[in-house]
Amino acid sequence: MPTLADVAVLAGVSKATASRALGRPDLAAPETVARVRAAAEQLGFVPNRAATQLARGRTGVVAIVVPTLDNTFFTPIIGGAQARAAESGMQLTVAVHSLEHTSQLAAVEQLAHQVDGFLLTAPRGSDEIIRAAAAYKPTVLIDREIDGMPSTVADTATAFGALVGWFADKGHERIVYVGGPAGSWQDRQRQAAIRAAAEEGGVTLTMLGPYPSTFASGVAAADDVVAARATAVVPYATSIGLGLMFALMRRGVDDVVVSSERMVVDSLGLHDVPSIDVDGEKLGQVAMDQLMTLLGERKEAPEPTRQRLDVPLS
Amino acid sequence: MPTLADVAVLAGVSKATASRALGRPDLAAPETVARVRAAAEQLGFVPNRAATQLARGRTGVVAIVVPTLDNTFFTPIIGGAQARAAESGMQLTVAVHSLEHTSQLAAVEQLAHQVDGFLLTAPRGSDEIIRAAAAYKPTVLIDREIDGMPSTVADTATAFGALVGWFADKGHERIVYVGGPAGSWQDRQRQAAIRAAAEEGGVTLTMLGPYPSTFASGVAAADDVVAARATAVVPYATSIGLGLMFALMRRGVDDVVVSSERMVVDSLGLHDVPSIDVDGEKLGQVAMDQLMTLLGERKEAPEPTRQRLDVPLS
DNA sequence: ACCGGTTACGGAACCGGTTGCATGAGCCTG
DNA sequence: CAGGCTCATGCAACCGGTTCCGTAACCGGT
Repeated sequence: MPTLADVAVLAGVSKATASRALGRPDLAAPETVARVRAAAEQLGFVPNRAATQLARGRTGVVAIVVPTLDNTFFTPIIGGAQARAAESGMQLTVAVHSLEHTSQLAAVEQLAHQVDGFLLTAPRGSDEIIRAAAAYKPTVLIDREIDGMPSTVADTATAFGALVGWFADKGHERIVYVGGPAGSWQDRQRQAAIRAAAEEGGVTLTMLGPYPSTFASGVAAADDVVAARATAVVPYATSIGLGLMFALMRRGVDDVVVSSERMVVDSLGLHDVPSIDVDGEKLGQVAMDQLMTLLGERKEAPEPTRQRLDVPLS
Repeated sequence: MPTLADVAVLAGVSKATASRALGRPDLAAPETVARVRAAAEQLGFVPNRAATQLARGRTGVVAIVVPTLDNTFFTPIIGGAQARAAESGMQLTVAVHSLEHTSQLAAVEQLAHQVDGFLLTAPRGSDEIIRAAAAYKPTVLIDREIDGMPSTVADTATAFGALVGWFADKGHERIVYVGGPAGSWQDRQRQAAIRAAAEEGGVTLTMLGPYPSTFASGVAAADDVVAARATAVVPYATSIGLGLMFALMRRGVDDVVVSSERMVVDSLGLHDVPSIDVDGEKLGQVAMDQLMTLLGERKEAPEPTRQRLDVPLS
């Protein structure tokens, strides 16, 4: 494993110069930079991460905290964040915490000393816990907003409202919303948007739930959907909708429209079924970009920015 | 941020002694150990990871390389591995690579200098590429076996064979296997096991595919399943099976049994539908254990061990 | 020709732990 | 009671970069 010292010797300069030539080329003579680079190339030099971290006082690692990996909502987010992190030469570590509050804080505390910042997805949990966790290092919230904290959210509430409006326009009179997990921030936003849209559209709204975001939840909700004599359903998550469609079909009900995702709608060849598509990857990317800005500038009081991503309805 | 030096001063000992008291208590006097620990506790001392890494020449990080995060097969594996890594005070970084060979090797190369070892899930790719990647650092293969390399696999092939046997016993005469992605190692194993079981059970077997592991694949395969006049189907993945069940139900076919997972079977309240359940979490745990052994012992020629996890049929 | 100002570079301290080696105290054995 | 041994501990080097500071060369201007 060649070290910087080796490179320096080969290039005929000191460690200091070699370091500058590689890391801050503007501080060295162009000719020297070229020579050092050539030497590094020739030796296959790769800077030792630990040494760099130690010297600079930064770890070059950011963590993304997610409640679970089993939910396909989070995985694209991780993917997007990972891609952006890699572009900046940063590593991303994934920390999974159960949904218990204490565990979430514990996860953050344990990692706090080993990372430069956090991407925090905290669908539930109280604001206080999240603030406490974020006090350790620069943190960007994902898919949730809290006063004074930078965040990146998919504006699904608006999309859900539009969805209800769409159904109303199509003449549906009884609509059901199958709600998400208890305490979910997004669920609260969506409920509010849906209620408003239902009122405006003059449709009868039935709220079900709370339900966890699983296929089984959809199956379980089928009875209530039928009982409500609804003709259109807006499920909190794709998995719920899938289970619901499945259960309805199984009992021969075929006149209820369940909104879903583009991909599902297409692969099933459904007609007149609206879909909502959250671009999870982009969510992760944007959040990571925010964090990078935070880390790069290191303002004492970084302006908390709120990013809202449009969620297309189709 | 308190450092080891601070702890040492407070405990009235030297840095060296403090380090030993904390890291290798057997080398210090019990009374000293107690005093140092108390001091560390009081100061809230957390060792600087970078410094430790630099001094020891190890990074304390292992990477798990997966092709994608969108597939729910991989995520529990990551969870299991992460849990085990954390227990040993190691960090886990997740690297996503597309399925192209070059990209896989590139991902490993880039990370090689920053981690102590690899957990490699390489469902496709050639043996050579994988060997080349594994040459960089100790590596444990997941869900695939290659001569001379340590690996942890779920023995689904055996389970799939048993499944076909089960169907044969139940009197099914025409069975369809909906195959997985092209080039998949597991798919090859399963095909072989299924063929053998079909022959032994005297049933007619139709092999479909290759198909990617998606809901849409299942929907797409429905026509061929019907055409084969099969009464039982064994899909490569749960998602494929779900899509297939959906499509079949939609066209009113209700006399075809599609094997699935326990959870799906239960939530749908199906009867006489067999299921296969891979414990992904355990897969990740066992693989990580193997890697830890490899890293801990550092034998020059570590015995390549092959772990096969039983996959229950129910 | 002299001077203030820039530019390029080397020396050395430093980040925060770990560990080989030396020292000295205390104990056992003969 | 001396010699040898073990045990606990401190000193200092070291891991591999980064960066402050000092110096020497070189610039143009007066």
